Amino acid sequence: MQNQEDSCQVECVHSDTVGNVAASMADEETLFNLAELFKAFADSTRVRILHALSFSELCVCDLACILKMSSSAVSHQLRVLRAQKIVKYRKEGKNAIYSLDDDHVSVLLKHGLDHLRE
Amino acid sequence: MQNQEDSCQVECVHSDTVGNVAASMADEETLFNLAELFKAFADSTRVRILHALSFSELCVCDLACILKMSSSAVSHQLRVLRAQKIVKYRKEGKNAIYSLDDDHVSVLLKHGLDHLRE
DNA sequence: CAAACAATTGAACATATATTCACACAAGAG
DNA sequence: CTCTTGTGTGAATATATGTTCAATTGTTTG
Repeated sequence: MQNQEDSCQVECVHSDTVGNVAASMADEETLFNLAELFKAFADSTRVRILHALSFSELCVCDLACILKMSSSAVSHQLRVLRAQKIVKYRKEGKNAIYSLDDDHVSVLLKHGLDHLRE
Repeated sequence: MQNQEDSCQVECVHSDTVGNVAASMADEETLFNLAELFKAFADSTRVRILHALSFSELCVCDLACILKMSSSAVSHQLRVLRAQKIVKYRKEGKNAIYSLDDDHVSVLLKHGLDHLRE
């Protein structure tokens, strides 16, 4: 069993493959950010928000109606999605109109749904 | 402010759009499962595992070496990935050799990375 | 200006999750 | 059979996360 310090100091089972893969790996920060991105998709409330926005731009109130949730809860989740630049919004009078930020978002949703259908 | 019971009993801001979107939404269960799928990607350890497996199939020990983690921790995360059918494995002697289950997985990883590069 | 409304935010609570540790189990090797 | 090794699992802990409630901001309307 390994620990943090001296893992793999002895040959692993497939030491050459391990070396190659380790060399090919993207840097830690990129993979960390990738996980953060997926975290934003990893909640059923947020998935429902994104799915709704894939049909039309909507204000917070509309989303709250569709999801049957408080606008406070919706707003909290929109904050997470904004932080990852998954949604964008514009102010229109009293309302904040949200929409998906780019195509990658709907593509990710689509591929996720495709994976489920198997 | 709405609550669970009587949300949207009065017209929302864009009641026609709300109606259309609500009618177009996939069922709750599908979206819940989609969120569960993304949850499996929503951890930097699991992202690193999947990224490593995108280069080559690997046994638990190899993964532990590459990630510099205990094989116990890796095994716990592999369990999560197995539950979502994101990885598959075969036994080979004492080793369990893991690999990505299908193309959707690497496609999702790729699109996620594309989103980051913007 | 005051009231109403949409949206946001902070605090608090409950729940979920990742890691560690200890142990169990199976499969060679001696 | 016994020992070692690779892997899986359960319990425990610490941390992260989602929702609710209360309060605040900013905008429109009377």
